[in-house]
Amino acid sequence: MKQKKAIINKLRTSGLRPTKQRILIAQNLFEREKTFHFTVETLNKEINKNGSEKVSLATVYNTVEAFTKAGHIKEILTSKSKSYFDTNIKSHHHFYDEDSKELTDINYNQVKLSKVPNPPKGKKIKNLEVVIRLQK
Amino acid sequence: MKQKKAIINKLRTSGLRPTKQRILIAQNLFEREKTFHFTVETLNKEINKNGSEKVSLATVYNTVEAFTKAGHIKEILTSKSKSYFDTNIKSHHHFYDEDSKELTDINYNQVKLSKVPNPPKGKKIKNLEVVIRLQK
DNA sequence: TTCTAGTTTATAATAATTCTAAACTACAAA
DNA sequence: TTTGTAGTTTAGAATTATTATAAACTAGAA
Ligand SMILES: [Mn+2]
Ligand SMILES: [Mn+2]
Ligand SMILES: [Zn+2]
Ligand SMILES: [Zn+2]
Repeated sequence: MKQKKAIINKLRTSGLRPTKQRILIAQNLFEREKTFHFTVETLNKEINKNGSEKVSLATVYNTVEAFTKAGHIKEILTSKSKSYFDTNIKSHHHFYDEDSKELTDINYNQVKLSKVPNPPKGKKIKNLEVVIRLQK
Repeated sequence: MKQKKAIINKLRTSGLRPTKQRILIAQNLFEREKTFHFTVETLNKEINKNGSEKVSLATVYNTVEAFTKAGHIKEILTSKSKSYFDTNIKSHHHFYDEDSKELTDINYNQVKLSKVPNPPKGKKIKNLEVVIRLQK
């Protein structure tokens, strides 16, 4: 509620019309204290829980895609069956707890890759973020 | 064809009956010179290409699951839309080419993780295999 | 040879995601 | 202010990898 102007601006400068659905989702995602790791399913529940405005599941999918393309959130490749997203767009690593299916941030400097192979010619490394799988 | 006995034994000692379907798939997977990275789709094509014996897709799925549980192949978490498997069951890293969707092995000692965070209490690290995404 | 648990198979079901096309809306321009 | 239109939302259908179902088949112990 506090920085609605800023959010509208964020949307506009990404070429996204500030519709009430996008503003609602953006507020939910970007006005948090802590990093939020989510799936479309969890975000959809979150958005539609307090009976007020209903946002369709299709719109949640569309918005998550639009925000990802705009670089406001990023996708974490973790699970084979479901896509995970992250409001922390800085390069960083994760623990993934396979029991609870929860992601936790690891600071980038908490993992040190002291040796990395050269990519095949003609290709470059897109990213080097590590997901460390946890179990009991 | 050469070590059919060995393959039958491998199946038996895993508690898997050596059916003709499993033997065929095991021969295809385990009598290769080089590591094979595959999806169920590619393996199914491979198995069913030379008109001889037909193996149903359901059986390919069942067999891949059985071989994974037995530890004869392992799953690589790479793509969100499709499961990848690997005949190289040693701990090792991969390049994943997002254009061609191909996996390439990286020797375990080609990547050095000199600093790794401690897992949260009560949890342990299941594995530490890195997938390095490539792009043009 | 017989019996049965294990296996194969066609097919249906599931579930995340994407597509479609009609209704709606932000907003630039008149 | 009104209008025109491209962009957006939406319900529902389609897609696609995978898993479940249940009937027919078979390996192999007895
Ligand atoms: Mn999917
Ligand atoms: Mn799936
Ligand atoms: Zn994160
Ligand atoms: Zn490999």
